[in-house]
Amino acid sequence: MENYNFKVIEKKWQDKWEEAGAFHAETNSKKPKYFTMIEFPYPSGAGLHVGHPRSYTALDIIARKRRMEGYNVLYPIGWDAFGLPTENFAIKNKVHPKIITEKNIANFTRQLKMLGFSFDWSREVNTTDPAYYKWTQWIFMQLFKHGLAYKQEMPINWCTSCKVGLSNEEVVNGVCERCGGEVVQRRKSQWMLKITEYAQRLIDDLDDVDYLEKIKIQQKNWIGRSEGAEVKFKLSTGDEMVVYTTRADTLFGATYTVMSPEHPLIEKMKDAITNYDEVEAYKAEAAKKSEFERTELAKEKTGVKLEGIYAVNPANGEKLPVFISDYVLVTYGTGAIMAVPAHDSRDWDFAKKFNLPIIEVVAGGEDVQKEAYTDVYKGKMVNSGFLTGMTVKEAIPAMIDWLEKEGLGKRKVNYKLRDWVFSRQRYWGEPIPLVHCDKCGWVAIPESELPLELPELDVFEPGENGESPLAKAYDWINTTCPCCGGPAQRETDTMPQWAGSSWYFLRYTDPHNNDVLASKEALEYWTPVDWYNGGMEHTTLHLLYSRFWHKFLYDIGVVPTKEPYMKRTSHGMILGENNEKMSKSRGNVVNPDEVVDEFGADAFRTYEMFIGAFDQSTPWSQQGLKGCYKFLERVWNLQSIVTDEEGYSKDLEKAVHKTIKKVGEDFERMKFNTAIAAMMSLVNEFTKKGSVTKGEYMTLITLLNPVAPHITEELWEKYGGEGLLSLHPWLTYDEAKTVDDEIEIVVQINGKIRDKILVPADIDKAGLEELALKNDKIKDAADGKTVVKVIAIPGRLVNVVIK
RNA sequence: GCACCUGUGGCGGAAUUGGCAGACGCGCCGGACUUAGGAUCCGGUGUCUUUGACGUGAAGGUUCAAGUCCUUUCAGGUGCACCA
Repeated sequence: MENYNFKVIEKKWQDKWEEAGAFHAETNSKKPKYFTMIEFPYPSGAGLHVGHPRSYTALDIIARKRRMEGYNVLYPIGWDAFGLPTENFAIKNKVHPKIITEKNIANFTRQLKMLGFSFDWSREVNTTDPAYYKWTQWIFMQLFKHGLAYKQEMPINWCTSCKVGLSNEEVVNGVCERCGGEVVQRRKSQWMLKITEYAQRLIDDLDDVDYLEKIKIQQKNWIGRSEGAEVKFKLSTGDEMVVYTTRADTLFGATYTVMSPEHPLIEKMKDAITNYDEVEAYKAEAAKKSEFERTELAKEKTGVKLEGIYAVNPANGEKLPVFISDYVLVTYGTGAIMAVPAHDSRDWDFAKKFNLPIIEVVAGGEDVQKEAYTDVYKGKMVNSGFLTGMTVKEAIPAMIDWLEKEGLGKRKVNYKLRDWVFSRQRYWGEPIPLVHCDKCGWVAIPESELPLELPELDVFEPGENGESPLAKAYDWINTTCPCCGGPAQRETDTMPQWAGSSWYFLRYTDPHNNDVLASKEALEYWTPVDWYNGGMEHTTLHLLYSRFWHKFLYDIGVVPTKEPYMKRTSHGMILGENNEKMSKSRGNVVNPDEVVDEFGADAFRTYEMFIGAFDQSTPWSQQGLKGCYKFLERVWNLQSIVTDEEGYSKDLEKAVHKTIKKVGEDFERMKFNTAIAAMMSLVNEFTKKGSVTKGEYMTLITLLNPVAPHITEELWEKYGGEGLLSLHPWLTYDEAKTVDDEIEIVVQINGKIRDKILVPADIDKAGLEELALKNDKIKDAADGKTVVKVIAIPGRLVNVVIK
């Protein structure tokens, strides 16, 4: 028997799989379909991170098992290749991002192929390919035509020294990541997508999908539905200020009101405000602050009182001061609040700082002068007119009813979710397929002109005034209006990286179609995705955006299902050996190339699955990796004790059936670590016995195949297995042979273990009790005491309670 | 601050409905083989004051029985940032 030579074996089987087209998915095959998918990677210059294969191996195991179970499996791969790092590299090195992207993709492809994933490479997609982004643009165009895309002034991060707009990611500690210059907020007209119109459906339809509970919770928290009321406050100027509140019950406790600095009423009331200079200064200060500073300074509340103005509490007619403060956000609710310091901790902080009265209207807490009492479950209303004596739960609807009756307010549902800022002033993204005509406004280009390709440029830097690099492509910009034929200019902003990843799963079903984004037939057959795995960091934005686009496509009849993904799971991070996040600066990065070179792909895959609980983050261990390599070597070396017998031997039969059951079930539950542990145990049993039948060995190899596909194909071939093991049927087990005839039962006295007895597996409660009471140790212990109770749990234990 | 997650040997981690805590692997200790061992094989390995007792971050509670359920609390991680 030659030594385990993974280098030869792995190359050999990767070639064979490719030759045989073993992992090609066939649209409309007679077999049942199974569509499983991992988040397609961003092909960074750093190459594959050891975190990528954790997710890819896990679903590769599922894909391979499904194939063996007779499914027609689609397990695709592609590239989410637009994005900032590539563009910044391009700017710095004066190379076209396309060239960098090609190079990075080639490297990623090599690395993924070396790991033996069963991807259908014939369906590879690339978001930067015009044949792909033609359809990203097409979807945007439909959104535009259905009124879901609009332009609005939005603040952007502006580096005062580079004179460019920055993404949040590029703003580090309030300064520009590249030059360290000051970052301020600047307003710019941006394309927005109305995701808020889908807020309720994005919550409701979570009931129909199988996501990890924590992912559903995160989606719901992000959308942030709240039920409350809008209440009208009359101002001394005669104007009306509408506030939003979820605690209408506390209206009698309002002691002041606050508007956000950007609130439009402020300018309207300019003449009535006696300290307008001070107000202007505060507004300017707030506008100058970057988002970072505004939130960082949150500890200390700031604000300015609008002198010469007051608001009237609609509940009791009291005159309340009006403030502006940046703790009130113009983007949420109505941009104005009523402040109830006794029962809201932010209002409380503000009231203390500005010496405002704190009036208790919900009793049940400690002294409200010392701390706000925010509990809504226990308290009773006090000092609140007709609400006094009610619970908070009763008082909220009672107050809203009263407000509605009096015409002073109304019920209102609010969402934290904001519309999606869809413009980027960048080169490396999909061009937005619209033109602006002085006569016709914003007009979509004809569909026949798609894809609208990126113009060739030599310089990829954003412009001095924050405009997109595309603004420099004069020939490209100037065009004619598709509507009136007059002169028009193209939109120079590009789409965000999220765009291409919001619908890529659809393209996998029919990646080469040039007439539609995917044929009806392919979509009907393949969608929805049956199982989607990815990182926890994408469970809000990416997942929400793609669900939104999918629902829109469903509404316009392009896709047949309401939801894109039936099942969504997430994997934990792999940390460095020092238990910290892997990063170049920490010097704890593990390079997959080196691991595979030294131990092979199979050992790498096995270790990544054995490393710990799949959904938990866990540190890398070179020793642990070695242990998995040794396990594969032991499997290989078992060859020296394999006999010619086909079936299972008497003494190992049970162990084999149990292992088949456990491994299959554990794979489905993503308990890969315990599945591998079970296979290790089986190998230990083989070794202990000193011989193993060919039947037993082939079973082990089949179970191990989804995890370590190369070594197992090789052994399968050596022992005369038919065809490719990867396409061989998965194993069945005999339930009867997974249970023992005789089991060990624990005998306890007062909950402490005193003995263990061997009993027939099917013994009943009475039989167990009898056996336990006959037990010598129990008799000794019970001597002179009374047996109070005997608890017998068949299959588990007997507990004798004595006194 | 809010939300979610996690605390179990020297380490990574096991442990259906509450029912033998520590599976499996690493490391360590001992032995065999060996010119050699960072190879391989065999045995051992939670702690202690070892006829037994104690042990799952801490403190209470429920129960015949708690890693698992309840209450309080401490520590770490992740996400979001004043959401009225």
